[in-house]
Amino acid sequence: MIAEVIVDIAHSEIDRVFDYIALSDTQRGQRVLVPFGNRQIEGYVLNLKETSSYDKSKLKSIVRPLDNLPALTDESLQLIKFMVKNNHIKTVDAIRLFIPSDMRKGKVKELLVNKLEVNLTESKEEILKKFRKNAVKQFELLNFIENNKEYYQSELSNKFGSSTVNKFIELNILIKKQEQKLRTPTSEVKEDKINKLTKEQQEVVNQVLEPNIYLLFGVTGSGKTEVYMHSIKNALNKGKTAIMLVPEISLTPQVLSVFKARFGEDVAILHSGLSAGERFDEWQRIRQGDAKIVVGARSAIFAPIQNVGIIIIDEEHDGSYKSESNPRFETHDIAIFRAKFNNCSLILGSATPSVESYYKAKTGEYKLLELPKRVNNQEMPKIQVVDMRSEISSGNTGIFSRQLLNDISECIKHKNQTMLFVNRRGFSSFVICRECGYNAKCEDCDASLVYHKEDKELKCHFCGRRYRALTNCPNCGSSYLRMGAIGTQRVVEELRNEFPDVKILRMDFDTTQNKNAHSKILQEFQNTKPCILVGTQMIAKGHDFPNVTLVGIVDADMSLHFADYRSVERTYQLVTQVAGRAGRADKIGKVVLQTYCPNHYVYRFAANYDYKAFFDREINLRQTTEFPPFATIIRILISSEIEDYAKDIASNINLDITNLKQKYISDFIFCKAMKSPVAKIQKKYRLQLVIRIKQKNSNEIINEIFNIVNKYQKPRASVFAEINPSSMS
DNA sequence: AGCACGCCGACT
DNA sequence: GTCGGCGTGCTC
Repeated sequence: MIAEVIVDIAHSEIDRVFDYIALSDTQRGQRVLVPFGNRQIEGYVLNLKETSSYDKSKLKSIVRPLDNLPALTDESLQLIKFMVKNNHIKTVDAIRLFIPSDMRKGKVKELLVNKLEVNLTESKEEILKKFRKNAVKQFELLNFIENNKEYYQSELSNKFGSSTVNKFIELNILIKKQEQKLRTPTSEVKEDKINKLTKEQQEVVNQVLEPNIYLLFGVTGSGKTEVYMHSIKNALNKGKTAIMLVPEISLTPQVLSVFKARFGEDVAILHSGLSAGERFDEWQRIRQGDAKIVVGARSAIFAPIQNVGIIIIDEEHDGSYKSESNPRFETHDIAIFRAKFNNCSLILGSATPSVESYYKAKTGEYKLLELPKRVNNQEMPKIQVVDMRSEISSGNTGIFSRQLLNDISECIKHKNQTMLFVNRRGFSSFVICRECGYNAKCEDCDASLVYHKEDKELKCHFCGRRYRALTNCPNCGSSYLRMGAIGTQRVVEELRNEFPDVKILRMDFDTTQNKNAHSKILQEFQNTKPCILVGTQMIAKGHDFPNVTLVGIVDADMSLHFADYRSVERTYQLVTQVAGRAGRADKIGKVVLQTYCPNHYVYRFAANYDYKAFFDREINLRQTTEFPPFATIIRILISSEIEDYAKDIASNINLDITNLKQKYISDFIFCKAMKSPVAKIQKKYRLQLVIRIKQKNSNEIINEIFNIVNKYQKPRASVFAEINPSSMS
């Protein structure tokens, strides 16, 4: 037999099958060691066949398999094919998604511990005769052990000394055995309270029994998690398995413990915080069928779990489900593939669905399920929109409005807690007038302009049109222009001035670098009253603090003016999510939202929690301006250390694209070549082509564009295309 | 990606 | 004369 092998080297020249003579036990999907050139490397068997078209005399043989079970299941292999075709990624890159990275280099193995089995064939008296009279430890050990029982060698050695234990091994009283010890990620296991489902929840659970793709639109507090858990239970009852994805930041010990409490050993956890050993063991447990439920972040969608009965993507709108680097993919696409492969349901759950998903639900591509009411019928916290422009005009140039300061004082007085949310999304510098709220926009694109420091000009990331940098607001003449974001540090500093006696905690990327910093800060917050927690995105997810009665959004506009067609919906999602942190149980909360654009429709709808009205408005805009889901944006990025080389490639690609445009002239909305907003990263010059095409025929055109991109895969430069990028930096 | 083969400069 | 620079080319 001949095996088609993909060699584990990430290089486009090598990214094709090489034929090898198979061993008798070679299987599809197996990870194998193969000779390649003058060295031996790992590879993956994609296929087995009878004959090879390659020169028979030059064929080499596989050296040996590297795993007991083939690392890639049949489903994995098909999914890899699908991804290579649809995402235009290298086969190795696709394969690597399915396998723990530390397993590849062969570094991580099972953890084996020495155990000792007791084998008493003679009576104790007989054995005692073999000991010296003063061998106290041996006497003690003999009395300690019981026949047919197993002990850890380390345990016995600690208690009785290793020489004593070795003596027993010599005498065959203890027999050495090796056993695999699973490195299970630790998590506190809370007590499980199975909540009885409401009528609405039960209805949803019943619906999803029918295999389909569902968008579960459920408001904050509508009990989506309980629906997920019951649906997973249903899958397990049918002897099937489940995959549950959550955004990376919400994979907190609290969330995990809920699952562990309900499903115990059946749960395997996969996320970036695991050690190599833990990830390897969890992966093995899944592969061997010992774990029935996979809970994890984006990459867990590639878990080697078989016979899947349900897939759940919680907070489906979250940006972390789109992979933005290396092998680019959309988790939703992968999940849909797996749901269809396993003929099971996929639930996309959110309180603020992405516009694209909700559109698909409305047009029938997904089935819409709704949970419009909160389980405890509690009211949502009131959102007060504060106009920051009027603060400036009344002489308050600080970062807090008088309203917010007032509410914080009030909150402190009642010994309650405040969360201040600082938006760091869209850190790149848009321009905003602090007096009138004017935001510099492109005249052609309805997208915020981005200030390019090195060229000292404003640019549109969608059409490349350039504008002169502003020193004064063109609307009101003010020179209070702001470019860039307020940091958490500054917020904390100013808060300390205002409230010197109150405990203020900061939680952001910088303060959570240490392993347990995350939970430490939250723990401290939990236990301190009054207290103010200042943080970024990461404080907005999955934590319930019953004493938080006030939530402040310091600068909501940050994500609004990001040069991205999704910036408005992101802002909506953010406001809703952050607002969900205020007020729990008995205390009704309040949200203060500071903005320079109080009249923007996103705040009007968000303040009323009116997602549907927001969606109608937004989808209408997308349609008239021809943005996704009515169009597709393709960005081709060319980067190289040699500027002229990059320019050369870019202009060649531009030529090819221009030809393509002739062929599909009516489908092109526009197409422009330009410098990348960040023109140079890590010594590499970056150029980009941004193309927007109509949805009709888009697959065909995208394919052609990928073919063009592939043509320019050359050393010393990187060229790749990205569909609907969420960041253009 | 690696590693060998290969053809031109400054060293014992 | 040789050691070694890294350009080009191949790997079933």
